[in-house]
Amino acid sequence: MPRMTTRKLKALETKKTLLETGLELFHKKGFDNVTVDEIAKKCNVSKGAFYVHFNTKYDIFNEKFKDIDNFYSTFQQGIPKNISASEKILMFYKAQMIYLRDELGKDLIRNVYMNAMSLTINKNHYLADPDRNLYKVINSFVQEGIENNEFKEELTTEEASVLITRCMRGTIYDWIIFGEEFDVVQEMTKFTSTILNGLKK
Amino acid sequence: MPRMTTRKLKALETKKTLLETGLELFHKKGFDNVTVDEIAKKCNVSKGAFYVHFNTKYDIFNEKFKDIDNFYSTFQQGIPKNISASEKILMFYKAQMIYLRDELGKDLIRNVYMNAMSLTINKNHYLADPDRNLYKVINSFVQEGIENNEFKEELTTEEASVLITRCMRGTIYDWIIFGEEFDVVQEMTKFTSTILNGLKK
DNA sequence: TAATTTAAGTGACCACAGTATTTGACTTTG
DNA sequence: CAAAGTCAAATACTGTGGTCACTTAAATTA
Repeated sequence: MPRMTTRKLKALETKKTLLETGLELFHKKGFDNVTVDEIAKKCNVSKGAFYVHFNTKYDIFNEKFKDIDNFYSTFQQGIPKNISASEKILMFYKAQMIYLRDELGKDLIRNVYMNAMSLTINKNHYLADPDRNLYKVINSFVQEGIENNEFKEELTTEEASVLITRCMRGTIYDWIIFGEEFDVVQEMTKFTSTILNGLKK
Repeated sequence: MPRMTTRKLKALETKKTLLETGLELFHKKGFDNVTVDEIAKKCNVSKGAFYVHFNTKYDIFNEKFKDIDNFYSTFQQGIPKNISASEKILMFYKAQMIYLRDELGKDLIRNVYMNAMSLTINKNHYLADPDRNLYKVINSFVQEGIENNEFKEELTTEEASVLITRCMRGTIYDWIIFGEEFDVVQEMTKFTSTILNGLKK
């Protein structure tokens, strides 16, 4: 943590205001109907200042999306010990989908998922970062499942974990491209239990 | 088929030229490095004319992408009769991934998949159109598998087909967001066989 | 064949994300 | 404390996808 000078504090304050105002406007009007100018103006700051703190308009949503890691940690503590690895994964995914749907919202997820695809991201997007908490959580469940003889050992822990998280991304992608009748919680459960079945002995 | 007047013929010729020139330039320089103006200019036509024939820049790639339906038809004819439904699906997917990778290319697929997510598509994108040949092909394989007692009947034919095509979209999404070392053919096989395992009795 | 309708094509224009350059207040250094 | 350096912020600008009002030539109708 660098020493906090007056200037740095003020900059941090600006960033925070931009972030909160951006989220609020996106929520109210939808991502595509909000301009960077509008966010800046509402913060009494220039557009240039926005780009001091964020690389793209998407970054507002990306930043918020990372909150999900906190969700993971708090969720993991409340999970029962006496259920199978599969059940843990299903519980975890179900809670996560409810969180995405009700807390973050489809508009945010759409934009995070779109942004992750864009070529102009030089480094890997957070979504594909193997150090994400998500991968650690799933990995530990899978490991447990293999140790308990619940899952077969055809695939490595890492390979199985990738497939399980791919289930999630695939379902979320479908949630975005299919119409309103798509029930992301139910579809996630259906898809993931089938994959887990395929991994079982 | 409407009667072909001189004018309609000329318009069709313009559209064809725009399409071919667009594809050529996208292939040569990458989608993001080609402007609509550039395509139009190379066809000796104004940018406005481009938008008479296409709704968005993406449409060039979308149109080409639809060629994949022809691929499906020709592929289906050469498939052996005496293998299981699962094997047919795996063969089909493998051939399709090779086609995507080597014929259409990742840049095209990225843009089709991105475009499908955008909110401004009023109707469903082609990718999510249930009348696509893809869904018919997979549906027939699944039906066969259920009739042969290869797959369990927990899920309806439609539900199982959706899951199987979701495997494909999920893998392609990962192909796009993960780095260069991602082997789309191998990953597709791994993911799909696990799902098929989960569907088997 | 003359009048009317249709639609392909034009080109100036707009909106808006992102960039390059400059400014000046704050911080660091000697 | 003064000079030098830094960096948040401002401003003007660019590039590009897409739009709109209009033109013009071909097609249709009378």
